[in-house]
Amino acid sequence: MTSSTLDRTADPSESAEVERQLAIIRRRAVEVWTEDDLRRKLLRSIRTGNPLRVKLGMDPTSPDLHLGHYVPLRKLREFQDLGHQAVLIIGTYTAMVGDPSGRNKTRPQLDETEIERNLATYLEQVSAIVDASRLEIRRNGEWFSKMSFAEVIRLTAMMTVGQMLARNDFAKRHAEQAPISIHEFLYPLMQGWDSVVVKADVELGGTDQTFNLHVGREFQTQKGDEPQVCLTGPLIEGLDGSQKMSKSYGNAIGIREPSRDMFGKVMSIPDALMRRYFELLTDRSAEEISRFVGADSNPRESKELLARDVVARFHGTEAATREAEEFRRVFTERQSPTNVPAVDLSRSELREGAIWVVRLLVAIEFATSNSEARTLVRQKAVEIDGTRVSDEKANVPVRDGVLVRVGRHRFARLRVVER
RNA sequence: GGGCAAGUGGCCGAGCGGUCAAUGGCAGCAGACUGUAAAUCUGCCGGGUUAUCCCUACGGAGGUUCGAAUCCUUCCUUGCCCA
Repeated sequence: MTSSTLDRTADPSESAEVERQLAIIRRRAVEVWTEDDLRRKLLRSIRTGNPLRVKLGMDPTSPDLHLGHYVPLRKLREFQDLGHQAVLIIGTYTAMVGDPSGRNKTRPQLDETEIERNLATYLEQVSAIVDASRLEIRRNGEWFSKMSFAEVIRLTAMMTVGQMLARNDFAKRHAEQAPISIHEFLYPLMQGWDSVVVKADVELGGTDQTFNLHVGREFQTQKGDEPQVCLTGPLIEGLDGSQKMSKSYGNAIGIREPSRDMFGKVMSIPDALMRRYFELLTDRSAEEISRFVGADSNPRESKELLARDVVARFHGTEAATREAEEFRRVFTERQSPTNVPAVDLSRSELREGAIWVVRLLVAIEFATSNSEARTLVRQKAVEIDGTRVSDEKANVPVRDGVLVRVGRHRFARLRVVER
């Protein structure tokens, strides 16, 4: 069936529904392969009442989700809201390989216990974004653990080295004479096979997943199944404003981070990133966004609004308001923060109610070594109860409730404990 | 299996017998300026309780030497070429 025959036979209300869904699906998407396929699938779904199977794969490579995960999960949620079946693939086996997409080196291979540990917190966090009660969750270990070596061989025969090396990341590494392990070639094959197994109609992913997504499409075709639609979405940049958000790049905002940290991190993003964050993380309309980031907007105020939106999404509006006020108080008006996290300090560390500053900083993990702590003191980064300590040999008197500040934004309220 | 080249601090990358805890760049941290933005300037950036002192470190293990990141042997790893 081609799209033209479809158009002829579609009744107006059906076409309208297809277009309505399509408009929502295309929002915040980068590319759709192919839109005709998607139309056709949508129409059939509307006619038959069978929801589309929409796949999103995630590898439990770290215990926490961040805003970079939020973007595709949100899209998955949108499909759910349109009545489609969301299928979340937990890459228990692919995580052992490590997705080479966009990387310039082999990723560390995780072992199974580590993966299981990450998985526990993963699902809980996922349910904060998608409707977990209507979510099909599949671990790809379910099928890969049962695959025989003969089957693996058949799988690897489905693609050529040339196709594999056509990828930018591999081509680059190859050109730079950097090592590429054979197992890394397995990753796209596995992801593609997942699509075959779960009979995906649509697969979601970031733009860096383009290749992997197409492998699924290709495999389904080879198997004589209807090929999936590949839907890519934008990758969100991390705090540094250049690299994609990733825990391993240390530029991520976790969705379970305390509201205060989340607010602060959003406030620290480069201005140039504001538009993108508004678009990908909030529900603001295009008009609003243009106004917020326009030439005559106040970037500080817009960013505060953005930070409130983001915090509100994960912690509620009350928390958002609270953190906005707190932020103003602490950083604009330079007052002491409230509700600073308490950090335990053992009484045995004290000598006559005092402790060497350097030792204190290491004890509360504001410095990883004495040298680092000394440097901080020397550089006038340390304040105790609002008083700067600049003598690295100083013994500072400490009692319960003392406020320690290091640098602009690290605070701790000491709690002296027996131990 | 054979030949060649290479392995340096979080990353890139100098050094090629002493003056090397190791030039430079990036990242990071801190200070100034600000809006916890950008840009810029300054300082720090292996560790050690107080140190022109010690320890650890230039893929691993041995060796030569008064002295090695620098030379030799060997092993490991990576890339390239040949088979």
